[in-house]
Amino acid sequence: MEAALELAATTRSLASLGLREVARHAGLNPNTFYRHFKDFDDLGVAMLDELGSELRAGLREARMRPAKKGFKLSDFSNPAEGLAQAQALARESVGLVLDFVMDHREAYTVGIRELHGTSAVMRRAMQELLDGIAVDMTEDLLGVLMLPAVSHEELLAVARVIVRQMVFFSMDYLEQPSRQAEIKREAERFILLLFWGAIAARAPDLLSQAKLKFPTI
Amino acid sequence: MEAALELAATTRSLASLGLREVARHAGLNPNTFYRHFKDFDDLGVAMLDELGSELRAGLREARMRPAKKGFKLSDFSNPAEGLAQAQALARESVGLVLDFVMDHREAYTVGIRELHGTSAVMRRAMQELLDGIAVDMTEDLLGVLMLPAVSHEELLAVARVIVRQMVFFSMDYLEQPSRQAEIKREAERFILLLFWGAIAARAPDLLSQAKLKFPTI
DNA sequence: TCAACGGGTATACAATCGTCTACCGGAACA
DNA sequence: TGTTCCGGTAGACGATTGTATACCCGTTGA
Repeated sequence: MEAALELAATTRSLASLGLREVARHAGLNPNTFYRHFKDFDDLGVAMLDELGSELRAGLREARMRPAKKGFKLSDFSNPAEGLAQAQALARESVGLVLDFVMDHREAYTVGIRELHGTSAVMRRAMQELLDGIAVDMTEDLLGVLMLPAVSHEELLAVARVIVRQMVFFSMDYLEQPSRQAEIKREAERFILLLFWGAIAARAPDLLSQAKLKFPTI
Repeated sequence: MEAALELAATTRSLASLGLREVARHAGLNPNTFYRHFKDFDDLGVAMLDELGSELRAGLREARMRPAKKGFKLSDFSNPAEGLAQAQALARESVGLVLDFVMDHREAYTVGIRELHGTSAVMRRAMQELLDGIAVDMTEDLLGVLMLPAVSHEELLAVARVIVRQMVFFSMDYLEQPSRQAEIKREAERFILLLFWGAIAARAPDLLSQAKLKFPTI
């Protein structure tokens, strides 16, 4: 699995890897592959299970951290303060994801390739991973951030959209190191824009009443 | 090029196609490939040029159509009506894109695969295509839809985000035929949410003043 | 003690691959 | 009229591929 990841990160495209190629790079006999995996799909799913759950756990744990520091947004008695903290939360989450992809560059690159790649099995697995992350995010947000009149389903839809958009932002982030700060800002802005829209859609009075200014990130 | 597209749509992954394979499927001698293309990248770029400009032109032309029918949103004397028409515009645009990907299923599938694919050349070309579409969209929208206090750059950023998100919506649309109506609605909702957010960020009074209700799509 | 098994190896096979060299016929053009 | 391209073909090359068969040996467990 290590050999496959390394090769896929350079040669690119897990599915197009040769069985002999990975075996060679792992210092093993080609046939040994069959002792562990049936397919290349099999290998891919195994790798995704490992790295995917690491990512998911990492994100959860990191999202939980600020909550322990008394980061509680539930009371919306002061909307201005609440949304300011929402901004901080968005910033932290974005930083989190982008740090992760920087730390797991190859794994991320290879994984995303499979998202629209050849193998239907891998596509499905990747989609489920992203969806799982969106579900996690929704649950965590519901515990911490009580947005007015934004239902569970709405929040989930927003989370899904955010996760998918972060795929692109992460790509940019990796491919354009010189623009990293700018990209990070764009991502934060995008997320806030969505929440602003969600609030404005349900409680338009809130924003103008409280004279909330959209932060100029 | 036709043979390559057909093969890539079934066997998947343009880069992993064999030169001989394509030639065979085209009923040509393997070496004939070299008469026209240097690389597989070369082939890919040529195909993208052809199909990409078709898509881009199709989208532009279709976006221009309603403008000719007197679809003019420039005057914002009546914001309610203006935003209602914005909704119609979003719906039309979404339908347009989704119809296109249905009509060019293979080309779309293959193209998106290259977006995060092996070849750096193809990745770059695809990113430029998407970006070009976002630029087109921005220009067209600026002519037709005069959103208050939303600058050119802001609109471009929003357009870019929309285009990228439509990549995913289109994937869903193709892969889950039974949910097509629902997916279309989600896409429209997403776009409106963004615009709502953009307006709320700059002119929060507008939404509450005019008692605009976010449409329940 | 002995059999089974899990993980690893060696060898061999037919396919397929990309590419090189060489040849060919028609069109363009001087 | 002759020459030069342009698109296409033929055949051969060595390399590499996935996989099948068969052998190997340490661990486990009855």
